[in-house]
Amino acid sequence: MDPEYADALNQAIRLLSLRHRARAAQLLAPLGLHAGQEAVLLELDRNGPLIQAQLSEALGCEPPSVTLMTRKLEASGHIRRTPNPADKRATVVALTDNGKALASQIRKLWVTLAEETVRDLPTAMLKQLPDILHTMSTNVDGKSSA
Amino acid sequence: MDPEYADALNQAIRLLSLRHRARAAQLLAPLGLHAGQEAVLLELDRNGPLIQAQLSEALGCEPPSVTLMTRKLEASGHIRRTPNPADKRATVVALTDNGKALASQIRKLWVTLAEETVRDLPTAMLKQLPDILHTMSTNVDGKSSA
DNA sequence: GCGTAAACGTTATGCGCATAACGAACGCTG
DNA sequence: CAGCGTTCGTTATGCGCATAACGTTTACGC
Repeated sequence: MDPEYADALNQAIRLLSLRHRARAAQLLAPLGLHAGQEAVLLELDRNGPLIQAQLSEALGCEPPSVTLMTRKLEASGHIRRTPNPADKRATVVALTDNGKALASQIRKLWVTLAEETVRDLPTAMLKQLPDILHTMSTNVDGKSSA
Repeated sequence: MDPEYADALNQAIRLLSLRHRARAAQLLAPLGLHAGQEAVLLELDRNGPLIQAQLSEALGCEPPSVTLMTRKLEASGHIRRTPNPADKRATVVALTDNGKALASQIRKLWVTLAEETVRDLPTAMLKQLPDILHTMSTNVDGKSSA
């Protein structure tokens, strides 16, 4: 592969990551959230209560990160962490009413963010885009191939 | 816009960010680098010496981040930070010979990373992909519109 | 049924990012 | 030339991520 192409591609992905995250942070700040926390709330809103190991898998980040993030979201009153009587190792994470309300707020912001992101892209591209991004994600996901 | 589409899109971008960065970190670890540092070395290799403000602009991250990263890369012997006699506020950052060698190592790794990333994507898509990612980046870049 | 391996979660530490507040050097205007 | 806003960089602090090492609980093999 052409090294210049590779450089351009990797750099473009890096920049998109930084900017998309930064813009998300701007939108989430008024809700008192930091970038990354919204993913927890949205996942719980989609799937219902989960134990932290499942959250870790769904979010694509490691268990220690989940521990800290859930602690903070619990302190903010957005989620609830309860021990699982059936498995004393696990802790079940669930949205509070507060958290559910926040999740729908986030959904609105995310429509705004997505519209901003794909502005001026051809409609044909919009249809393929999520699949393409997903393919790239799984391509670089070390867990399956390693 | 469809909320489900927005959700899928934003989530796909977030996951790609995490995984692409994680994979980059795996590849850079043998060189003793952390993800993000490679961007500094590559930028200096492309453009020659820069002052930190220019680096900050090119990397898309804030001046305090640049201060810390350059300090660490200097401690590792990969770059040199010298005061600018013409402007006593500025500090000029340049690659050492060590850093130049490392930059070409990174280039090879980035070809690998890019090839992994776009595996199984149609050739027609490969041609458009960098432009699309760049468009999305500038779309969510707050500096121009805000 | 017991010992060992696996899974769940936590603590500790470190890096890349951010924002806020600050001092020092520059440049421009009165 | 004096004053003031701007630019450059730094320090302090905090969050989201990571890995490494650990204790606890569960599950599995013998």
